[in-house]
Amino acid sequence: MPELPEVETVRRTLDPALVGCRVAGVSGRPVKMRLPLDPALWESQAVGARLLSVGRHGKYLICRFDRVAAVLHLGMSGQIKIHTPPTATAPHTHLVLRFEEGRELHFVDPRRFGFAALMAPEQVASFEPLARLGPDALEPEAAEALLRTARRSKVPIHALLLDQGVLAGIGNIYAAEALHRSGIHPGRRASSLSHGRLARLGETAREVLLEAIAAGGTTLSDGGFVAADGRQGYFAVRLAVYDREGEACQRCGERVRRRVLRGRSVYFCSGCQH
DNA sequence: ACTCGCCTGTCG
DNA sequence: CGACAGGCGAGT
Repeated sequence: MPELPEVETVRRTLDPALVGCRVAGVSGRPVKMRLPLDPALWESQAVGARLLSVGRHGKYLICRFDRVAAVLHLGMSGQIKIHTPPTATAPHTHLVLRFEEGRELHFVDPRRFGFAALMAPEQVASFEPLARLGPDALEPEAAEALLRTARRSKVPIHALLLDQGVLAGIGNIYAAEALHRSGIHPGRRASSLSHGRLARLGETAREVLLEAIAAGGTTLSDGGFVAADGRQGYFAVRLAVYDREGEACQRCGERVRRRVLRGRSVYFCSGCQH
């Protein structure tokens, strides 16, 4: 569910609430996720550790404590919430970190496609899920990476944007939006696009991501995404094509279409995307 | 380069 | 009841 703007929104609510705080206790039960979650490991390694920073690369959060580090991914349905007790624990809460300062971090993930992995700080760089990522989509070198890969790739451009090894952070919503804004059809082979159009796509993707961050992310009508402070994002009202099948395109009036490709819904306007 | 599986929940 | 969901990776 969460893409770069949603993860960044979580990061920005986590940072002021918890940086500088020290872990006082851990609870949770072992559970199978994308990577197995082992609260006992957290208990032995994280209790007493002070949180130094919360970083992000693509859709991954990187929490650096003194002595230990954690990499978190929210998968499709993950949420991180800050609570001040007393609070009821929501269903599917797999890990709770209690801080000395009185706040709690709750990691909730019904579908369990996410993970919360603990490791030594020096292991973060070589941690497999992170090591395989391309540059973060907001970094200056991301546009360059897109150009370089697209030039020699026959994949549909939509698939290339979703490939986290090319650039990290774009998911199904923002791929659709960036392609619509730059007037590119999602099915176009990457290598068939001119340098100019690819450069434009890079700029547009960056724009969309920044606007979405400014809006606090996208909370669809199911209310699935909320930040760590419980607030919803309001970028959904600004989506041009995603989740708008059948509506009139704001730019050309044509009906927005949905097509299923590789098991994912792809939204686009055939009137103004070529 | 695609399909499927991993899970639970919601909607039509 | 089936279809579908902001992700990802193991299989062909």
